Amino acid sequence: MTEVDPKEYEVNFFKEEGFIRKKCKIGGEYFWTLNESLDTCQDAPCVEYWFDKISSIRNLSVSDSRKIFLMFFKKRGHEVLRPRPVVARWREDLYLTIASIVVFQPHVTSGIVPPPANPLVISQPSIRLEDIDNVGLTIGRHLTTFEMAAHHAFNYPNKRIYWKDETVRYAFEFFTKELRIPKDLIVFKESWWEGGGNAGPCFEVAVGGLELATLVFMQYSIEGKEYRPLPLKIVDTGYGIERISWFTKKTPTAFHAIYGNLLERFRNIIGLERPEEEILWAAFRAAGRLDPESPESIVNYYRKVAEIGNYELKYVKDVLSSEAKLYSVLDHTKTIALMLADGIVPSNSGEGYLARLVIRRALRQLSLLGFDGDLADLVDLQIGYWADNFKQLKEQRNYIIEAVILESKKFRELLRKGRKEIRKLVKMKGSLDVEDLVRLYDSKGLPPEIVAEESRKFNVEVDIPHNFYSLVASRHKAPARLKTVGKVVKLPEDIKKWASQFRLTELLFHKDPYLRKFTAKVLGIKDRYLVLDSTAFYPKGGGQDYDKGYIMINGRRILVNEVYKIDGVVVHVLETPIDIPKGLNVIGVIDWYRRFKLMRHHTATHIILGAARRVLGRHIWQAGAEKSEEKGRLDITHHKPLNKDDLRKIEELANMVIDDRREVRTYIINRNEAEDKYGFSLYQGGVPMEPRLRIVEIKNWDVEACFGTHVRNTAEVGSIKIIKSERIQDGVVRLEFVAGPRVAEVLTNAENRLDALAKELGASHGHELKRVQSLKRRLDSMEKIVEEYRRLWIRTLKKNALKVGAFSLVIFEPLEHTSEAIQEVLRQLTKEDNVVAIAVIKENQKTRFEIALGQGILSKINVNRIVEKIKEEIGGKGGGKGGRASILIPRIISNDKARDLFVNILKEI
RNA sequence: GGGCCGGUAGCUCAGCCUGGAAGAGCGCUCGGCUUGCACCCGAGAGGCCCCGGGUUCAAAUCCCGGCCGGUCCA
Repeated sequence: MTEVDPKEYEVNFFKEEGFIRKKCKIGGEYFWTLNESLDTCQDAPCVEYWFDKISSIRNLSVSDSRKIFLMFFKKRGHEVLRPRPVVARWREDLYLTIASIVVFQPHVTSGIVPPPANPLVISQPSIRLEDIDNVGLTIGRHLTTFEMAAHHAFNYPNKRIYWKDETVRYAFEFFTKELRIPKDLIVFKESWWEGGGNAGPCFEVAVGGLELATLVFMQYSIEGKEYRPLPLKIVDTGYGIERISWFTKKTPTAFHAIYGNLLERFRNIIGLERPEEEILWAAFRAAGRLDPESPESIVNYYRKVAEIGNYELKYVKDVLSSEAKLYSVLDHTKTIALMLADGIVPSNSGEGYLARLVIRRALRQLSLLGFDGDLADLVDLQIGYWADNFKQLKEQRNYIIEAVILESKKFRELLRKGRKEIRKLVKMKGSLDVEDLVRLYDSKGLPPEIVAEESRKFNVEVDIPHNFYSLVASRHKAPARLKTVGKVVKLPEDIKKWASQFRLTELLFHKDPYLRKFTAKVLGIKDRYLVLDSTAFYPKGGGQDYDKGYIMINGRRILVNEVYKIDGVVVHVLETPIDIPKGLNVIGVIDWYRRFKLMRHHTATHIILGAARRVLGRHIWQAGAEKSEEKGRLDITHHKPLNKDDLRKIEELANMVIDDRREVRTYIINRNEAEDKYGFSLYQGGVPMEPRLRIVEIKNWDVEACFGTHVRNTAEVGSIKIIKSERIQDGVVRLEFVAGPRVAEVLTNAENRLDALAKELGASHGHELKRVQSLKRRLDSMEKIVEEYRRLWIRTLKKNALKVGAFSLVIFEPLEHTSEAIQEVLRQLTKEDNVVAIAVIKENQKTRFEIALGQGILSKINVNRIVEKIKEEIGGKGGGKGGRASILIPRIISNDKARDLFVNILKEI
């Protein structure tokens, strides 16, 4: 933490109430308290947990805690906001919602879009995976999934809502009045918060060893090493709903408070013995001081637990590490359910990988607990347990279960193959080192614990280094980059710069997508690049290709070849450079035939997406799309390849929507209103940074924020034919389709290809298949005949062999020049022991000798001696090994000469 | 997105480092043994060694590019 001005933490409320500022004797941080004798900050790891001793008459479940929190702030003028998905669809730089503030970044925090309400209160389910290894061990301090309850106030320069003083008052009032915590036990610890390029002072509110809330005052942007005051000052608070529940329930672990009876159900299903309450309370006492990052601290923790309860150390370790696994399974299964419910498809990259990661960690913990049942059953219990809190779980249950089953199957398969690999490695090497462990995990996905377990079966002990996962990470030098929108505009840099000076182009195609001809004023022309004050030419973007057409200047037509948009300015790329004075009016005409096809393909994309979501499930999201004149392409997220039946259903449904003649409306509305009304499935093709969104709505079918041009009614699409579907990545399926007149064109093309094939085969229509089958049969029999002849020929060759000393020399010019055939003949000839077989192959003014020796004479002759002799006699390059060699002579050698050559060589040997 | 691993018979894989006759086990077909089945014994069929290029007299093997699959990512 950098040096912070203590004034940042001076709050009127503290003065009024008589709070005093003290310094923690352990951690050294300053904190505010009403209790003069307090000398520690009351936060882990400076003190142990002791909040169980604080008398409080409340006993709040997670759901009660949330309700109380929201109500408290609602009564104090805050509007209650519905929670957002745990998948941050509106963020380009983040996969998961890691905090409530993420909901408002970057559009609200940067000042572009006003907040949906001000002040507001929200309880946002959040997922953080960076501490996934510590879940369970710390008995509840770390969770991958938690609800961050927050009251936010956005203070604009001309509109103040509330700031530090009010925030602290609210927190204090909430804790003392709602949770009925004695005033003098609440500690406000001074701290500093930084994240997402912003920073500010904060108070961490801790009671009895447990941090219950953080009150952040976002007021700086970090630029390089400097902090610059932000115009927008944001109250960003975070109250841990699960911690509040734990605090009031006073259970030995947070998991007992969060999951209630589900914990014992999981325990029974997994078959883990229930430990005595005392050891858990001993753990509770010691866990506050536990630093999970330090192996010594973990050892000390176990020692302390043993000491408190007078247990044997090994017993403590066994019980608590099993408990930790049970707790992380509880935590992970909830996370899995929430992630999948919001439509993540497990895969090997992006957010899909994060889902796979959590699923695999859960499977691993279960396997280490010796559980051989189905993870999906446990996830299903979570769905039931949380169904009233998160209705998306119930709605998406089928998909969630199916995805978990599929992932479990993949992991089992991976382990099965992996175990074989481990066995092989252990047998070969006799031991495994760290390098092996890292390699097995990194490239095969085999967790070190599983490797150790497997190799133990062969009495090979493996040491798993404490820093194993950072070793793996160090092999990945390049940091994992997050999703980015690829806005590739093919224009020279100087043109981009030049274009951005103009005012925004009026987009006529948005007002009227059917406009074909327009008049506009020239704002600038440079070389072949033209900027107008308004245009009907659609620039490449939103997956839709640009329009083509021409510009009329003084009765001359100049083709428009490409169109791009730079920061709201449309740049027309002309066929040739021209010189036109600024301010001149020109007529633009777009290639309507092309445009109309693009429009139809674009609307078709929306129709198909809607159909796919209905046929396959709500986890279907657009992962990319492109519409050209020829075809449309839509990539969707899905966990398995589509079968014929899926495709047929999607196509049928899509065509049904066309036949339905549904209205396609485009309109601009307020962003907050749009999100509220239609949800985040609006953002299929990226997230525009605009306060107002252009919405394309196909009535009762599909609503998306979209920049493209669309037909007015689905009937205009004509018809849709899906021409191809392929899995392009793990978790992504690509659909290719045509619409309108392209359907007939594609079919005509297919017909033409079939015609050409029929003609080539000499078959009449409809008999192509039979013809190919009979040709195949004929080819087979021909091959057999060739084989017969080859055998016959070999027999003749053998008969005509020359006797040279002990050897039998067969020298021949092969009839077939394929190397397989030559090798086959040589193989047959050298089945007899004393044979020296030579194939003489002449081509391209070169002669190649393929030499093969019979088994029985291998000990007498070295093929390379023959090769050397040939080199001496007539030159050439070559060599060989065993009974085979080949040599190439760069000229034609007659058969007679070759025979004499080999006869002489064999005589000499 | 990036790193790493892999692609050889229907399946599971060996061979690749160190270039020179394409292999094993299972499965399949036929035959033997057997009342029949299983086991066992014998014989056989089955390969664009992922694709393209390069190096070389010679590439499954070495090099480059691509495609496909797997896996991991502080």
